[in-house]
Order: sequence, then C-alpha cells, then structure tokens
Amino acid sequence: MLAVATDLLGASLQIDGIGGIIVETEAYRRDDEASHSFRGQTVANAAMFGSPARAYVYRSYGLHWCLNFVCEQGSAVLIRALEPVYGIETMRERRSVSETRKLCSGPGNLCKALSVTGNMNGLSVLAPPFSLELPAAIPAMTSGVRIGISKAAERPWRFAVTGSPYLSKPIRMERNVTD
DNA sequence: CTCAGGATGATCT
DNA sequence: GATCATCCTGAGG
Repeated sequence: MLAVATDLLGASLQIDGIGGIIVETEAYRRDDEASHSFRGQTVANAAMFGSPARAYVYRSYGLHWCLNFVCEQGSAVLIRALEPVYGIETMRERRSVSETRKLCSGPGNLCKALSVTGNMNGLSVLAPPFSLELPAAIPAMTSGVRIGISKAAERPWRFAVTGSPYLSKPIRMERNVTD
C-alpha cells in the first residue's frame, strides 16, 4: 500500500479528460487508527473492503468530496493534489479560481476540479471515466507526516513529488523516501 | 433516536 | 492561527 502511494506520484490521472499529474498522496490502512476502515466494514466505507484499484469516495466535513484508490483489503491511498495539465480552463470554471497552482491543491479542491462525487464510489479507476497512466520517469519523492487528522498522525505516510509547487501544504517532518 | 465529530477549505484577523 | 460552513455516519441511550 505504501508502494502504491509512491508509485502514483508522477502518474497521470484524468476523469473525462480533465486532470493532471499526481503530486501528493497519503496512505491509510486497516490497522491504522486514522483510517476509516479501522473499526471494520460499514455501509459508508464498504468500497475500502472491495476489490483493489477501485475508487473510495467519501464526503468530508459535510461539504467536500475526497478521492481514494483502494489497495488491499481495508487500505487505500488518498489523492491529495495534482499538477493541473488537462482541461485547465474547465477546472478554473468549476473552482472559480484562476491560479493554476490552486486548482487541485488539496483533496477537496481536486475533487471539485475533476467533478468527483459520491456516485463514483466503488468505480474501477482503470476504466472510463477514469484514465490512469504510470509515469515515464519516476520523480524524486519526499515523505512526511499526514495532516488534517488527530489520530496516528505521526506516521510518515504522506508522499509528495519533491519540490512540487502544487502541494496542498508544505511537507512537515520531511524524510527521505528510499525505494 | 439523538448527537458529536471528522482524511477540508475559504475567509478573516 | 481561528472560525465556520454543513452532512452524514456510527456510537450510545
């Protein structure tokens, strides 16, 4: 699952032709207090216990959507930020923001820019409307502590393309990623 | 049935 | 940095 989180960095993600390069991810797994799957399977988190390579989409704070890629049972990788590449004008309209740097900087922003909603929960990310291509060249990577959570936040499972200007926030407690 | 509390983001100070 | 908007889920009575 950590391997998936790093492999996705530099990958190209599009939904209906809109998207860009994944520059920030966060990993969650079953025996992880911060994970939605920690207390077992429920109606809401069922996708996390389904087949791998599917989307787990959930609503955050009542207003935002967040997109995850499901790995093995009960673990998933949260897509936190993209470098916008495809359909930038469409993203600007959806976000009502002009600065490219801010279009997909954060899980909620990214979902708004790509028009991800709860009805995509459980869909395969290997078939339309998704399009996922692994990177031609592996980018330099950095990891740090996860953010926005109160439990088990010290785990260094937040991954980012080193030096990317498109991150949701700067990496904290930075460390090396050795593949 | 009630109800607290989020894997957030925009805005204000 | 603090606040708040706003929706469920799932835990507890």
